[in-house]
Amino acid sequence: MAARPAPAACADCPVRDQAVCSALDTHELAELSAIGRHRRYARGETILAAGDDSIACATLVSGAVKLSAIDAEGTERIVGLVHPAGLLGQLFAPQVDHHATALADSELCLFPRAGFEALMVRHPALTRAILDRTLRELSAARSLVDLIGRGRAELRVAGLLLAMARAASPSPCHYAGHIELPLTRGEMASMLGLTIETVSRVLTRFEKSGLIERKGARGLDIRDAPQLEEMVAGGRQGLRSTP
Amino acid sequence: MAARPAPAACADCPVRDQAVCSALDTHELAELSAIGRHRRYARGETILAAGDDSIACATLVSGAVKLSAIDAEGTERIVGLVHPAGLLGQLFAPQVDHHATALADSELCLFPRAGFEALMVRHPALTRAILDRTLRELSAARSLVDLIGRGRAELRVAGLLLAMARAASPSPCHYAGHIELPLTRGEMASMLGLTIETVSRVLTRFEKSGLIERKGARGLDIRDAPQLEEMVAGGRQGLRSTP
DNA sequence: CGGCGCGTTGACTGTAGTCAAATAAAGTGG
DNA sequence: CCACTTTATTTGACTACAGTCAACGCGCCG
Repeated sequence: MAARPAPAACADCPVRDQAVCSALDTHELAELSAIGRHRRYARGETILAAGDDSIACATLVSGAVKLSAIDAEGTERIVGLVHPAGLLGQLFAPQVDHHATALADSELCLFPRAGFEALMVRHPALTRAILDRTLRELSAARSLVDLIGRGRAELRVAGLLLAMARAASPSPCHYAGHIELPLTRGEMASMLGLTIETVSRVLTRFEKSGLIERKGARGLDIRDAPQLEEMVAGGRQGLRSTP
Repeated sequence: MAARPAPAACADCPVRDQAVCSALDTHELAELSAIGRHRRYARGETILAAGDDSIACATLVSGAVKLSAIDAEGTERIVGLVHPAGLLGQLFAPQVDHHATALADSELCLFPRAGFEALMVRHPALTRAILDRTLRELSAARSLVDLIGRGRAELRVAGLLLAMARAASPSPCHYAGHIELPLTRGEMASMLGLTIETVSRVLTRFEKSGLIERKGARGLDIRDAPQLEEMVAGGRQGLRSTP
């Protein structure tokens, strides 16, 4: 349907069909591509620090990113994850209010503030695509609220494992049988509002019950997804219902 | 600057300068006003049920709304609040994934799906305003993740009280001295991942320390905001730091 | 080889959840 | 308007889950 070929940089982009770019025609894509620049980040590298304002937003091409807040004591709290095709950054806010850090070696497509807003004005489809993506991030953030607010530690860990397995699978309704967690135990703990020790203990308990099988420190096989699902769906066991 | 007066329905709208409508010129506003319809909801009334799809989105004019998920056992988990000028609904999703319920008697400005999307296409400023608002909701949702993930019950309750005091105040950087909580104890508990009893106990403890003063079941005065702030800023006391 | 970061395990403690009952507030109907 | 029911909130006593402190194992890199 497109008369013109896509820009070279985008032609073989792995998230071409899912990221915000997918909503653009080749002409628009060329303009976007002209101001966007690719960059690779190693695990642990900071992508955006809270207070930064040079980047309007960025698409994650590959890898994984955590969004975190640092409190007065210097403790990190993870408030969200970004998977490939996801969008980072605060478009209009004077400054980003969360840090973005690479969890694995990652590739980003950065859009500097300069020029980007003008592009959005010129191409409503871009704005609309960003809105679409942002609404999905919002929904994901609320799911995380739901997950963390639950009573027992098991529920939270199970929910996180399933979310990771879903993200690692090509189709969003199936789970990957094997996952390599991009998160350390400490990061999982920070995300779920638990301690490292509790996360570790829950995982050993899961392994003993045959729900999962650990493969090294970070890898694991999901052995009994239905059981894990039931746990999560079961709701706030350990936090009495109040109907 | 506007040559034409604003539509009658919008002329005396209390959130005219803060809601998505504020970004529109009078002509655009007239079109939006033409498809929007006002409706009042009594406390406890359902505004949007998960699965509903007739409403594209809605602006909260007055009152307060909770967004919640209901799990398999029928237990409610509150995943977010909407304050006046805030936006509800899932624009593009095939269906809303959370329930929206009035916490207090509320007035909404509803935009049916029919016609709304066409309006967005015709008026990019509308899309842009919605994006702006959605990004703020996203940021708020992540702050909630941050709050809930914290260790001690005191921190969470203090954070919620301050958030409510901020929302009740005209300027977002100051706290209202007095607030009428739109949430029952059970709703606060569901939001913070605690039990009713714990919330109640924390509040009595706060009152005994002179941090707050309860006025009836729902009303309270903030007596020592700095102390509460310090508590919240202090971070995850009770959940050891891992730097 | 030795230090270092990360993960696991154990023993102990404390906070928040559970069960239960009393009290206060808010509706309802006569 | 008041008596009565219903619902929300508070308080207490007890328990258990998860946090704390501490030690140990493993893999990695200098």
